[in-house]
Amino acid sequence: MGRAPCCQKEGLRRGAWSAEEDQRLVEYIRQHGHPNWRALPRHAGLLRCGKSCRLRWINYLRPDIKRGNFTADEEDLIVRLHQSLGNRWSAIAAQLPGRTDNEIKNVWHTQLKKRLEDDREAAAVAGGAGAGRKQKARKSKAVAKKAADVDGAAPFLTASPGLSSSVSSGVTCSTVTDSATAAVSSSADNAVTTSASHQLGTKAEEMESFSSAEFPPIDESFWSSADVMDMDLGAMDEELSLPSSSSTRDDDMEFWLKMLLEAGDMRDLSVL
DNA sequence: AAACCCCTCAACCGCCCTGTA
DNA sequence: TTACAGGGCGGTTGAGGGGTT
Repeated sequence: MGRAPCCQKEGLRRGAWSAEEDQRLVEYIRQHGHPNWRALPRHAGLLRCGKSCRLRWINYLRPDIKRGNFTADEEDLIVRLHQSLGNRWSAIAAQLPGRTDNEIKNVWHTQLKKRLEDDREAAAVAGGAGAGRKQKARKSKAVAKKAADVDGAAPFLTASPGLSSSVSSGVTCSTVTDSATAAVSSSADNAVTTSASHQLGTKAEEMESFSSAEFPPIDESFWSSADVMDMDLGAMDEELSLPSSSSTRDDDMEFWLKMLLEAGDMRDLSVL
């Protein structure tokens, strides 16, 4: 196609977003929505590319984003969906409310993919639990660390005291459930990694209880001045004069997901 | 204590798809 | 029908931070 880049690079900021930029973006979208991403930064007084603004909003600032570690159920779903859909992260994300394609992609590349590879390796080499054990030990520590500072990932969001506390309480990492452990695979190796992930994960119910209504303020002045916290995604879209989230596309997605999962059930899912 | 290694994840890049004039 | 604009998606990168040696 050979399209020109979406934005002039000169004079535009790149890299990490500052709290002030986040706030500007959030406030602008709250007031005007985002009918035109390309024009948005200009109108909002941001020295950013429209794409960059969109990405920041979608992956980070949207009020319905679920932060914190993935539960075992979520990870399991991702693995299954990936088997069916491949690297169609947006399609996978559509089945995980509050999760972004970017986040899922990251989790896949950093954790799940490796786990599956390890499982295959372990299956191929009988009693081959030695290789990669060190790495797993390291990983579980890293994972525990991640669990500990879940609220440290968002400079702007952490600026709000409400968020930190809510996130860490909503995504508590101390819950280890036997039922969840039982849900996992047969290989010992897998059990190791899965129990590690459970230590940071939460039960699905806990995640569900982390509703948008409880979602903490991104910025106190912003959220306190709006009823955004009471909105679900659909309501938010309505408020912003956006198309409903229950679009035809989602319906299609659900249809194909169902088809693929049904097909998947007929296959040998031993890798799980 | 310090150097090195590894992991995580936010952000960018470039291509593709879709809608519109 | 075609060209273009805008949005979306998947791949990739690099900074930062924690763990290991």
